[in-house]
Amino acid sequence: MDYASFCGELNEDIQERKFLVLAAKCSIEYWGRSRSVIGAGDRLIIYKPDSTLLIHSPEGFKPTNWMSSPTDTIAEAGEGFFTLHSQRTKSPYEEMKIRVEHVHDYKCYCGMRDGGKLELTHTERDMQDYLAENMHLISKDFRLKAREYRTPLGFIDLYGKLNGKYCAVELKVERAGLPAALQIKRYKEWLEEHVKADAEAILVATSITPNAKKLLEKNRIHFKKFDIKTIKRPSKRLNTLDKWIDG
Amino acid sequence: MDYASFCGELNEDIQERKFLVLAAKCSIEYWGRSRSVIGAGDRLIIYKPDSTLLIHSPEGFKPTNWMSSPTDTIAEAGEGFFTLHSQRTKSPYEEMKIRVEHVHDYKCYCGMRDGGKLELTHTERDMQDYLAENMHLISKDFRLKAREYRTPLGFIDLYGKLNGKYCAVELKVERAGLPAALQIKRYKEWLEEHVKADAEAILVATSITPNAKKLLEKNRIHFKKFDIKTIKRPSKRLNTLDKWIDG
DNA sequence: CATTAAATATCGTCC
DNA sequence: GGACGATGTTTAATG
Repeated sequence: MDYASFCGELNEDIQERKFLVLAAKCSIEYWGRSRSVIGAGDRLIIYKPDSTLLIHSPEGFKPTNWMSSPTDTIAEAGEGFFTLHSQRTKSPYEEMKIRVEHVHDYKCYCGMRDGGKLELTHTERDMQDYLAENMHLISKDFRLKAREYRTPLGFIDLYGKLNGKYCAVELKVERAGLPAALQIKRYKEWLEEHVKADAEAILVATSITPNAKKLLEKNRIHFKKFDIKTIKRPSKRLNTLDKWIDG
Repeated sequence: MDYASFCGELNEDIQERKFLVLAAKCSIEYWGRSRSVIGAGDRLIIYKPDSTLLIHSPEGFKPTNWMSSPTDTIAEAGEGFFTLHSQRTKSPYEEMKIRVEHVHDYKCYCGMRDGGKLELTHTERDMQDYLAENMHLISKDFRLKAREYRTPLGFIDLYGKLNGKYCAVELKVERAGLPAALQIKRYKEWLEEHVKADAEAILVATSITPNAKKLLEKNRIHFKKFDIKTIKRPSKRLNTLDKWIDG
């Protein structure tokens, strides 16, 4: 098969910033931050109007390969095949070649517009907003002095006084592991060095791994279980679409 | 428009594990590890044979919303619209409702098979493999004793002796930041506590951020610039597809 | 622009 | 199955 005219059509559609979907048997080679190769297989090649390129196999969440916008992408006809050659036009430099052996189907969508804006809640920020107003849920005696208090080691999520001592509170929206435990430990040590006195520290999370718990106990850091997902109305309002979801 | 028969077709295609692509104007609501809502917009809805569900807007690498396999996904007709309702059948429980107001196009691919296996190189593992055999590139006097040496704080990538002292080597395939610097610092401190003597430590990375460099200097930790991407043949062989890429 | 932290992160691997 | 680290992470916020 001669792909010359097909490549011409493809390149026009790319130029016109259309949304392209190509179901094809292809092989892919990638150079850039790392390198990869994958042999022939049936995949969905998606090219977005912003020049993002995604290749999805029939399984899994992650694309087998991809190129992030901005890219220069062109189709080049070969004999019995054609290649899609994509290069990133910003740092870091990356490059991909897709060898298409057979086109199962080609679709091109013009004028697709997404005016929607994703509203996301029950995130760490929401947890911070909520607890800043409801610290009694963590400790009755805690008095908030600052949020995202800056230290040379990073930002202390919630900072204040507890039982006359300075206190750092670290929040995790999910299960706290060793990294979180080490972070709050560093904050406690920094506070103690900074104010030349004992300090308090609290790690707040949905749950905690055994290793992290051990480290907390060894360093006399409190752990408080808290799950923002159990709170009906986080501080940020979600513009729910209940009006149309089933009723 | 009446979507009853369309939903019937959709549900059949879903049942038959086909690869579905739906270009549509839709709104989406998600509950699960977090919550999100997005109003109407033109998006590409992709349903994979393994029940993965992806919704891509015309911009960006990341799907606006998604559901990871395994899911139960069904179409339900409404009046002038239909919904795609997807629920994750494994922990963590998640749920999504897509309200489709208008179908620009529907495509369904049957029998797509991807037998290819992605071969990835020039990754941190390759860097470790290569340097384990070529540590003279980092330091002539280093003598390797173990790889991925386990400590309570994590794994030391390369562990050995340097100038009569124990030495930890931390590898980063990209630019090293504060987290990497803190990690190697912890390893050095752990080694010194463990062997009750001075220890050495080396951070090996493509480059380093100023803050990280300061921390290293303050703690007498060496930094060595090394980029695995400049090495032609990493220890793992890449089955390049040069045979078909341009020549 | 560089840096830093969060993510509905995902994915493999090892215990 | 839980825990832990790496990722071609991407993305957003911030100095």
